[in-house]
Amino acid sequence: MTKKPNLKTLAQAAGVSVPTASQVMRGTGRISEETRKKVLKAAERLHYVPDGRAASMRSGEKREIGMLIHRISNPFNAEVISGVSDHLEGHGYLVSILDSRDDVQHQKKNLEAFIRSSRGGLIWVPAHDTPKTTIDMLRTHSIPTVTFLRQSKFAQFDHIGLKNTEATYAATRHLIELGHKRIVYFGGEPHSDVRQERIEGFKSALKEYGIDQHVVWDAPDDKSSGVNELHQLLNQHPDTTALICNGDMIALGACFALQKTGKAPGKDLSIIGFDNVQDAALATPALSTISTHPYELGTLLAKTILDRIADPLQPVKTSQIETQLILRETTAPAT
Amino acid sequence: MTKKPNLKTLAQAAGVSVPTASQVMRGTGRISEETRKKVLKAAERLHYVPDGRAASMRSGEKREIGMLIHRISNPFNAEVISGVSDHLEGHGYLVSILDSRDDVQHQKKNLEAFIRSSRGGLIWVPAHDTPKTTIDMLRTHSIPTVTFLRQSKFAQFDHIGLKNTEATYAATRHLIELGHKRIVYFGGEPHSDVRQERIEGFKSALKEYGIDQHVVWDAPDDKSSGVNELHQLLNQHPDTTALICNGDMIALGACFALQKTGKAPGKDLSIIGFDNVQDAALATPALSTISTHPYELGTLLAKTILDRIADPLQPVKTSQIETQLILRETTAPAT
DNA sequence: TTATTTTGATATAACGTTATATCTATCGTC
DNA sequence: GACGATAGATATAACGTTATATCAAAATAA
Repeated sequence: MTKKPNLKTLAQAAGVSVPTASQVMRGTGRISEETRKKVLKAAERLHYVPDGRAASMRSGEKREIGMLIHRISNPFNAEVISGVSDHLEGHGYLVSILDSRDDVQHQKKNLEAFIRSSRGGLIWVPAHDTPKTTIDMLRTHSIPTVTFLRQSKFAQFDHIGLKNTEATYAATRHLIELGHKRIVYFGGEPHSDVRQERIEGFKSALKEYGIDQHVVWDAPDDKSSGVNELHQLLNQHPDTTALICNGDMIALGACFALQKTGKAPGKDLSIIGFDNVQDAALATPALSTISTHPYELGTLLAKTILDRIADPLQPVKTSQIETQLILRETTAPAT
Repeated sequence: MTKKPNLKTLAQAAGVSVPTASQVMRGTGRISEETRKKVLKAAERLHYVPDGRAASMRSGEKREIGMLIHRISNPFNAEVISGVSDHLEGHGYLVSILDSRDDVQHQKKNLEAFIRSSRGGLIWVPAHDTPKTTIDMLRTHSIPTVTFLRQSKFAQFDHIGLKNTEATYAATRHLIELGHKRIVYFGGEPHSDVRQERIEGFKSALKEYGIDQHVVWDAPDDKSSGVNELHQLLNQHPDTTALICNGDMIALGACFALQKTGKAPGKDLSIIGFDNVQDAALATPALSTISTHPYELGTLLAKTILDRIADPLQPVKTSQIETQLILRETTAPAT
C-alpha cells in the first residue's frame, strides 16, 4: 500500500525537476528526446496519473462537463447523452450526469454540489417549476450553461429545443385532413412550458380549420397513466375520434387501454405519440408519432457549450431541432 | 462580471482572517457568535461558495462518488441509481454517473478521466470483456470500488449481485412442473458471466428432473432482437414449448413475434422474462418474469462503498439480492 | 497575587499542479 | 573570437483551501 505518486515522486524517480516532469506529461515546452523518455518510463513504472484537481485549480482549465437531467432512464435522454459524450470526449472532456428526478429539491442539492465541484459547464434540463433562486444561484457563479428541452423563464441561457409548435401543428392538421373533428390533446403536466408550446400548435391548427372546441387532458406522461386516464377521458368526451399525445409512453398506454375494451387504435380512435421511442415501431399496432433527433440534439448541445466556454460574453443563442411526423398504423380516416 | 469570490475576499469583506472565515463556513473551531454572524452575512452578500477542488486537495476528503454503468437508459439501473443517490446524498455526497455503453473503449476513457478527477469511490458495472489492464489501472490507484450485477474475473472488489442461479432454477422448475420438457434459454451474450450463472440454474433444474437436452440461444437483450431471433429459434427447434429469457425486453420481443404469427404467448409457448420492468405488467398478455429489488440494491451499494471508504483494508465482501418469480399470463401448462 | 487554563482568533505551511521568469550551455553568425 | 540567439532545463510563486501551531487576552484556579 504505497502512497499515490505525484509529480515530485515522478521527478525524483526520473532524475529531473518537477516542472520538467510536468512538461513531459503534458507535451509542452522544450524537452530533449532523452529526458522525455526517462520521464515517460518512470511514469509508466510508477503508474503516475496527474491530479486533475490540482491541475485544474492552477491552470483554470476545467475538463469536465456536467449534465443535469430530469429523467435519466428516458431513452430519448440517453440518446442525447450519447451525442454529447461522443462530441465532448473528442475534445478531451469528461461528461458526467446528475439525475434531478424532476424534483426541485434534488435539483437544488445537486446544483449546489455541482457549483462546489467547479466543472467547466452545465448542460441542463431544468426541473418543473424551477424557482428563481436556483437560477440566480447559477447565474451568480457565471457557469457556462446550456439548457435543452425546457427553457428557464427567469434567465437567458443558451438553449436548444424542439420545434414543438410546428410538430403538433403538423400532426393536428394531418388528423383534420383525415376528417377528424373531435381531437384531444392527451397528457402532460399543466405547468409544462414545452407542453404549452405543443398545445399552441394543436390549437392553431384547429383554429385554422374553424374548429373552436378543443379539449386538453392533464395526465402524467407514463404508460400506466395512459391506461388509467383514457377511460375517464372517453367517459367525459365520448365523441373523441383522435388523440395527440404528449409522449409515446402515454400514447402506448392509451392504445393498450383501448384494445382491452375491444376497440382498435387507428380504426376506432386515431392516436399520435411524441418522441418515436424504440417501442413505438414495435407495438401492435405500430404507433404513429412525432420523431425528433436526439443524437443530433446532443451534438449541437456539445458544440454550443464549447462555444460558450470559448467566449462567455457572446450573445445568447437559441436553436430548434426539426421534428418529423411518422405515420404508422394508429392513424386512419375518421369514420 | 466580478471575479469569483474566494476565502480571501470573504475574509476581507468580513474583517477577519482567512482561517477564521474557513472555520465559520465549516462550523468547526472556536468562533464567537459575533464574528460568526459577520462572516455568514458577508458570505451571503458575496454568494461565496467554497472551491471543492481546493478543499478536497488539502483535506483529503472526497465528497463525490461516481457510478459507471453499462446502460444508462436501462430502467433497472435508474432504480439502482435512485437507491444509491438517496442514501449517499444523506451522507453529504454527490453522485455522478458515467455511461460506458458497454464498450471497453468508452469505459477505459471514462475510467482514466475518473481517476484523474480524484473522486471518493466508484460504483461500477464492468463492461463485457473488461480487460485485465483496466482492472489493474483501478487497483493501482486503490480507489474504493464496488461492482454490481457483473463481477470482475481479475480483481476482488466488493460486489453485490443477484441470486441469478436460484432465480432461473426456480423459474425452470416451475415450467417443468407445468409439464414443459423442451425449454430453451433465450438471449444474452455468450461471454456474460451473469448469464452463465443463470444458465447454471436453468441446467441444474433440468438435470434434477432428468431432462438431458438443453438449448441455449445467443441473442442481444433488446426487444427487436427478440422479434428477429424467435423465428430462427423455432425453425431450428420446432418442438420448443417454453422460454426462459435473459431479460424482459427480449421476452417482450418474443411475445410480439409470436403474436404476429397468430400464436398466443402462454397458450402456445410459455415465456418467462427477467427484471420485471414496468412494461412487463402492462403488456398483453402480461409477462411472467423474475423480479429483483433494484432500489434496495442501490441502498446496499451505498452502504457498502461507505464501509469500504471508512476502512479500505477490510476483507472483501460479496452479497446477493433475492429474486422473486412473478407469474402472470405468459406461463401455462404444457399441452 | 501569580500561575494556569480557556477562549477566540491568527500565522504559517502544505496539498499537487502549472505559469512565468530565469539560468546555463551550446549554437550560429559575422 | 565576440556576440546574440536558442535549446533545454530549473527556481519560484501561485491556485484556494485546511491542518497545525501559535498567540494574546480573558477567565479561572491556587
